[in-house]
Amino acid sequence: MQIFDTLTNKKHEIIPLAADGVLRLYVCGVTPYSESHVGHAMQAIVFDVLRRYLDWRGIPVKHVQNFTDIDDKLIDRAQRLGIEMSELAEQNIADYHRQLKELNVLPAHEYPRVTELVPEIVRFIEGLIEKGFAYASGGDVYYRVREFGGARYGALSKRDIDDLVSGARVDPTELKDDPLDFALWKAAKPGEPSWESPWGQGRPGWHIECSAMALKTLGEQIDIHGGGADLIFPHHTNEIAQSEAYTGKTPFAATWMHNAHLQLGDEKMSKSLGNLVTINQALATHSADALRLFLITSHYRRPLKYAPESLDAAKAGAERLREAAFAAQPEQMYTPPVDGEATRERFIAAMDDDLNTPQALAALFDLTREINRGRDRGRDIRPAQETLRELAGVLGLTLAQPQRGSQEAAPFIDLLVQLRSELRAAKQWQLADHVRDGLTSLGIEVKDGPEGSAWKQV
RNA sequence: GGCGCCAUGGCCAAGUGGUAAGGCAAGGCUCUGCAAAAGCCUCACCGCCGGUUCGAGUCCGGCUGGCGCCUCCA
Repeated sequence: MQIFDTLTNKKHEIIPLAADGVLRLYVCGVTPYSESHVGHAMQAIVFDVLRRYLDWRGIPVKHVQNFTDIDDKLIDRAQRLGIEMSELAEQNIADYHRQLKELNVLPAHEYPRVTELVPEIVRFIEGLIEKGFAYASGGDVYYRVREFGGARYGALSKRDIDDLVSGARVDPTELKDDPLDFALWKAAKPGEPSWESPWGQGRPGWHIECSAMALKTLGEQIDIHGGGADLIFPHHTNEIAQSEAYTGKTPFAATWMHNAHLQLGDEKMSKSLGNLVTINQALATHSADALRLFLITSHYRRPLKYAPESLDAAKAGAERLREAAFAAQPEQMYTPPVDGEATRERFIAAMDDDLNTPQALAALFDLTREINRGRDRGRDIRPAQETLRELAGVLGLTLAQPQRGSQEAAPFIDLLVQLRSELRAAKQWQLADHVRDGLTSLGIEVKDGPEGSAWKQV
């Protein structure tokens, strides 16, 4: 399988570096200061699909995703709410887990948090100071970017280090030797949560956590480091500088994989801009399958616009897949059976090429048509259905019937449908249609077939 | 201002040298008591202008429009 690498701007073959053959995947997660939005879901789903696919192809994956639970916004918001920072983080992390589960996203193997790794972070910073890549200054500690090398520093984001200087924020209160330098450790301000360190009370800077977490959970070098495209600079740029300076090993990550952003209207969906749709809001009107399908009908490196019409289209598409995957086998079977082997090959070829989910889906929809056609012609469609369900599962689609109504209603609906069948048998068309219209208005769709009437919720 | 990305049918969206995947929507037909579902059929001169090539959405140059990053951000 090949994945596009941001650092080299090329597609790389993905081969686990470690001798045990386990692929190390580190993904930058969320800062849990508020509810997560569909953009976060998109990111989680992209890496979920990657992981499911690699597993399916026989490459075991160890997946680590962090929570940044020490952060300015977290501190501010907790203070405004009058609760502890840890409590606020805890709530949002619990929500995040719950929502991703609803979206059928497999949990990462580990979810390290900054608050749990402060000693490791301190040790990491000490190591950088010893090697001359960092310096303490007035209770803060900064990373010396020029020590690492300008060309190397700008490689990931394709930036000239001197252009960065002019754009760098100049804060007169900061104690940097060079405007490019960034904070590894920040001295505590009054009223803020803080931890002990050789430089006094304080807290870790933003970037250092991921270097320390990756080192602790996955080792000195990892296979794929992922996250949203907005993290390329400065977050991932700084991670490379820290990790490679500390371990002396290059590369820190064999492949840098970044997903493009979800847009709402004409702008990036983001917490700071305030233009967002939360995962809960999306799940209130659409199933996990519909949402996932919508998000993977576009390639992960292309920006995608969130629009209700697009979600509705995905909903209809998911329904189409589901109908075909579970359509009843016709009674009479003629040879040859419909199988999905050609589809499987197309699916693999598409996914191997930088996770081309749109093409993989196209293959599944073509198989859907073959299944429907086969069913109409009395062929054995079961092998193809099995393949369809298997491949959909690799994309994390459950093809499950949405369960929105109460299960208790089912016997009553059965009764009404049965009654209607009797009316039809008696050619009482008006009454039969009246029952059907009534059910339709309640969200129950009735379908008449040769073997009687079936119903489903829509 | 610097760096980068994108512009494909009514909507969404693949395709990066040999004459356009897929989904949704729409229209016609088949099936059906009528529907629904399903099937079959129909629906693209690939933003504009030059260039390279036997041949270009696909490569090169220019133009126009849009987006992202450069500051917290998935």
